[in-house]
Amino acid sequence: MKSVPQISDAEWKVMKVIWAKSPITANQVVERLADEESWQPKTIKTLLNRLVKKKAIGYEPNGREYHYHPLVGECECVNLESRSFLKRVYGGAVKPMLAALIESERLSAEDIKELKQILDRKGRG
Amino acid sequence: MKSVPQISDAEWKVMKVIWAKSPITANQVVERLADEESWQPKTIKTLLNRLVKKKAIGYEPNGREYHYHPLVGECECVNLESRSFLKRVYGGAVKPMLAALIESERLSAEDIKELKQILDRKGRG
DNA sequence: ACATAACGATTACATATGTAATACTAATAG
DNA sequence: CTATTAGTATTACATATGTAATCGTTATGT
Repeated sequence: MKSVPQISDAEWKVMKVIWAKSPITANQVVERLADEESWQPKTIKTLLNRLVKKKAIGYEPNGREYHYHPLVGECECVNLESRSFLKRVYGGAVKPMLAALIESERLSAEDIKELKQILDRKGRG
Repeated sequence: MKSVPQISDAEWKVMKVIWAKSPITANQVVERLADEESWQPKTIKTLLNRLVKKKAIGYEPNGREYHYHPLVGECECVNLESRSFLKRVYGGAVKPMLAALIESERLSAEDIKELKQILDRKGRG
């Protein structure tokens, strides 16, 4: 019954970096995000602090620097978000959600093939 | 380029009621939500006001009561939320999202069949 | 006509979030 | 040894959100 903390939009971007590589220092996170976001380094420090408070990440002091690492798994967070989205937007109805997403999004022939395979496996399983 | 306003979690619940039936009075909204939410009527009035401010809904005065109606379509809002979710959680990658959702959610044989049909149509289209 | 009930409008207040700046502290350059 | 730098910690502040309560006004019962 481990409860995954609420992770905000901005915090997700930081979490992704940490999930991708850890342990990682604050400055390395800043570097990784430099391209995508126009955040001041201080902003990222704030987000790191908040994530620590929420126990989404932890750290090991290493001299005056900290080495951060995730305390919650990406999958758990993704699942939580998915459920929250599903509930909010589709009232929890899975199939209509999937149907709508498939209808409205662009998919290559490849994608379609793969998804059908997944559905097949699911059907047999 | 009509921009759909940000609709919060609590507001979504109100919007759903209004999308389902409109025009609708505040008290009718309260009634409809009585089962699902344990909100004070005042809370719902607040949410209605905020939605009016955001121009998500409008109203016609009718005596001292207002008759509310949506100003934004459910589809637009659903799409917006989907994109936001997709971007936040999957970095915008549609297929992985669908794959993960299909894997992780419960689906009946019926559901699977229907989804495959949708994928087929999509493939041909 | 008056008291009261029933509306919407305004105000309230705590927590979350986006986005930093400033303060404090330890290492490091001279 | 001291001034500066480079980290982290603390503080800041506006807007969003959850969750109402109070104010002002109007319809309505008596």
